[in-house]
Amino acid sequence: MSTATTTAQHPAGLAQTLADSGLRSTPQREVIYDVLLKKRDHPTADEVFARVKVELPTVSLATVYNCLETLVKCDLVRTVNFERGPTRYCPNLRPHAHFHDEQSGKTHDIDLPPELLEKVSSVLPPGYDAKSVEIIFRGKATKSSN
Amino acid sequence: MSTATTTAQHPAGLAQTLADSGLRSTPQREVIYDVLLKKRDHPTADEVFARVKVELPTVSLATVYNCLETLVKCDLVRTVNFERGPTRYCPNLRPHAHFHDEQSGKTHDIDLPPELLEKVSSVLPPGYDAKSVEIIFRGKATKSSN
DNA sequence: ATTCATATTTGGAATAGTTCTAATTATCAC
DNA sequence: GTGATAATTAGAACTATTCCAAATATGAAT
Repeated sequence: MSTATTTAQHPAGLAQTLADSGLRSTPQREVIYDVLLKKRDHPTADEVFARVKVELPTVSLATVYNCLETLVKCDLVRTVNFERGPTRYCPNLRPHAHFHDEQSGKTHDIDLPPELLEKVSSVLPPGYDAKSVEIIFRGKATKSSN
Repeated sequence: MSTATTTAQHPAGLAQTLADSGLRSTPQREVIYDVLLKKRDHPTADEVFARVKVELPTVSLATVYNCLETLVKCDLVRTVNFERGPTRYCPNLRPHAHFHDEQSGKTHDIDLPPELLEKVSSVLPPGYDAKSVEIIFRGKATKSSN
């Protein structure tokens, strides 16, 4: 059994996914990934740092940055950047858009039907080959989920 | 006649648009806006600074930031942030997506049919009221326009 | 035109977020 | 267990941006 992984996202466990990329499993990587899965509020590196310190009090901010970068390179986590300010991190790998509530500052995941991304990509003129599409909404969310 | 405004974007001229917001027309604001219109390659504040210095050698970087912010507040310019790194500025006010060519690092504007944005917004669950939608493509552009 | 009140610009200091570096420590393969 | 290598650490360095207080420019009223 692997260490507590709140919600299974990666098919083979973090340790295996890391190994597949020639990387090692470490407590820091496990806890950092776990923290992202546990509270999916698109935290900044600093926020992750604070949450990880609860379990690993001696962790360093540099390590948090290193591990987040590692998780991104393993395609377990995605970066979110839609405004000036710190990068945020998102472990949701399903196709989804982000809704940025300007009132609360919170970001909500919006699941996307697969055909929408194709529809959107179809507006690209010839010569443009998109590997990924990102969609960001901004506005008011009257529903206050998490 | 207003000072050289490479490509008319704002209906009434920059000076008028500024006045409408209770702001003054200044050489710095004129030149900075002109620089954005002249070369629409989504420059950073630093890049704008370099271009403006050619015409106004004593301009300061702080002023470039100030003026860019002013233009954004007047809805003449939009900020572009889709990766870690400096904010970029875009004077294209028509509905458009951004295509980020990972090879060259360049960003291309992709005009969008108005109905697409409605289509995209229609995936929002009830309770989400989007004021704006932003679409970002990433990939290869075999066509190398500008 | 001159003066005045206020908006704007300026340069530099300060801040925030991130990356880099070199030394220490941990991990995995043997 | 041992050794080669990967990962972590603390702090310095760096980049992008904002803040600040002083100097300057602007437009309105005279």
